[in-house]
Amino acid sequence: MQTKGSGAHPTPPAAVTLHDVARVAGVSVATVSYVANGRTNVRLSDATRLRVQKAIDDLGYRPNALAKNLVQGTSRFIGLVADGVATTPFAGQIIHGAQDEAWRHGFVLLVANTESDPQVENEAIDMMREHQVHGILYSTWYHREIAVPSAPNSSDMVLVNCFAPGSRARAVVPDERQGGRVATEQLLKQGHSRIAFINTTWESPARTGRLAGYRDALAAAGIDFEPANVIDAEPNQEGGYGAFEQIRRLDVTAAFCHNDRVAMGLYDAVRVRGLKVPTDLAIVGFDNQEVIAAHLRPPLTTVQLPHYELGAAGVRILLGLDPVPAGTVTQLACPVVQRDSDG
Amino acid sequence: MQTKGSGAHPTPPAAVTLHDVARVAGVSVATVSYVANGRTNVRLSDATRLRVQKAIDDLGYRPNALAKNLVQGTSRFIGLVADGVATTPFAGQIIHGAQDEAWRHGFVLLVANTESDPQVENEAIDMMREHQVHGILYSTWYHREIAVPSAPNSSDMVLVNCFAPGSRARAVVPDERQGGRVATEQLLKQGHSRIAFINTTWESPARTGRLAGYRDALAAAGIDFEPANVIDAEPNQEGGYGAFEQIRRLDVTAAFCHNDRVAMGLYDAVRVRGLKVPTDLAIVGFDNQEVIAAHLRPPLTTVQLPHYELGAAGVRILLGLDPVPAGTVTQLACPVVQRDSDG
DNA sequence: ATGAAAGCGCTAACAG
DNA sequence: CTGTTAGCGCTTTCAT
Repeated sequence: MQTKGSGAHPTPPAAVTLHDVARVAGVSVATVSYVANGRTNVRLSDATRLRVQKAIDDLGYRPNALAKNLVQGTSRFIGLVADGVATTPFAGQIIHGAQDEAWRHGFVLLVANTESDPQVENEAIDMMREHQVHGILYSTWYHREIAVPSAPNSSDMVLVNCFAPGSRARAVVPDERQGGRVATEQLLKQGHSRIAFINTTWESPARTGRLAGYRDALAAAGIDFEPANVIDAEPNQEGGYGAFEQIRRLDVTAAFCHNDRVAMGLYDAVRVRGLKVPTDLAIVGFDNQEVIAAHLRPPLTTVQLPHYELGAAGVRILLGLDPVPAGTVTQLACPVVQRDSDG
Repeated sequence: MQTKGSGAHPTPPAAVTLHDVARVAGVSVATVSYVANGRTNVRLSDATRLRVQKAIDDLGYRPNALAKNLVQGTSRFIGLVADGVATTPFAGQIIHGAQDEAWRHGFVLLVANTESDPQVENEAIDMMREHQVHGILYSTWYHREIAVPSAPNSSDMVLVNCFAPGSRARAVVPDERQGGRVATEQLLKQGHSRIAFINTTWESPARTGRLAGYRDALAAAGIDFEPANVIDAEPNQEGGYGAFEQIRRLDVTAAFCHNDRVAMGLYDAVRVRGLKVPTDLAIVGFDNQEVIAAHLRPPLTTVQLPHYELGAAGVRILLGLDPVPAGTVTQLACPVVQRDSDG
């Protein structure tokens, strides 16, 4: 049993360094560096290699990533600044996707939450740059257009779930139009031809994109677009509930809702009238918000926003694994998740 | 207009260093370091101070945090390892709270998602240690007991939303018992005295704690505990829906549900019978899962799990701002969020 | 096959 | 008041 200091307070283990290992193994630090990094292109006798490895294990040597990064002039950090982690489960998915992908390539995520405060945002970006991040993922919790933050060089920044026209920053966003199309097609496939669309009142890529997709699907099926069949409502349960009155006056058998929350409200309204989903009204949602969609009665057929993939694609683009030119906006497909509400 | 290199590819800005600033300002690196760090205890003439500051601004100098951390032997990193960011919105709140608090003290969050894979978990912890993190927050997405990961020294690790009996690691968790008590008291306050409790079938601190709290509240109100009034059900919508049959056979006017999802299912069952919340049955939930609770009809009175505070308290404990002895488990109160379902 | 030494960008004594 | 200098822990030529 060794005594070190007074032994009263457990002295911070005082990190063992390359030098310590070198001394114990009776070799130079360079040699230790080689075997620690498993370099095969340098010739070392098996004898020393083993001896050094043993010393490393015995001492429990762990490299100091800070020093390593400093000398190499580059870190294994990727910065992720998000405008709101709290608000929805969605942001969590983006982080998750980014984290997994980064990890896979030996990178670590440095996250900052800004709550859309430009002040905080700039500080966060500065801070990340000071930490020599490889690049920055700038993400928003809902798909929207942004003004790219005052970054010196936006070439090492990729936008996730948002885009900035005119910026050189690359972006990756969900394909709202394709999503709107497959949602509608799902209803069409079930034999519905008179389909209402409860859109949101919020101007956004989701609003225009999903509407366009709805029209695409109708057109492809040879069905005339009926403007009266699209209703605007607040994108929440109350909106969906309230929209029912208009729906019932329409000659439709199905409704495509802007999101799952709207669908949930609509379910409510349908049931209050003693009606049934999907026999009296077939419903398709959007978002695949699992708390809701998977547990409504009947479970809701919906379209999934590819948040996880957005995060993952973001780091792939950042790392140059998915080579895309500056300024490109990559669109990711939104798959439909079929359950039982589509008729 | 200056020319540098061929100008074809935008050369990576080649980071300006202390030396560059020193050269331009005509002073030594030490001096620059002083003013860059705003040191007031060293005496510098206002003249040089200004001159240096100007050079810093002109060149757009940004300190290299890696180098700074290296020489100081300590970083401004806090590691956060989570067992699941994706599954619920809850984990996001923990991250958010931790991030805010860390930021407030000049620290950055390094996050890793492990999906409960012990392999990944260890790698994540190692990686963080290599990056010289100040300490590690180990968090779980639901409150539970864990075996503390094989960490060399758990003194710099704090457990968030989980605990490890026998470990020296400090922990911070929600006070389930107090939560169960206030939920029940809320119903009591509204005049209900015959109250059912739909508990979860999953053995967990939430299950035992909330039940204890329910009994506490009853006892304090001088009401006998009736074992038949507690029902076990799966902690989701289906469980709540199914529990109604048992509830109706009970002589109760209110139900406290293990969580909001159960409450949502129960709402459904109540409505299917043509009954009404809260007149026919008052309901209180748990979790305050906003997508559900705020938008049910009527909006759900519930108890909030302090996830944000858990994250924040975790970093405060880690940083020694909230001094607690090793091995301590800190409990955080769960506030009730009153809406309209409690009668 | 291995070691010596320079230096990454920065801080902190210590001189002057 | 300000400059010189010695490292922090590590990688990497370049000698030997």
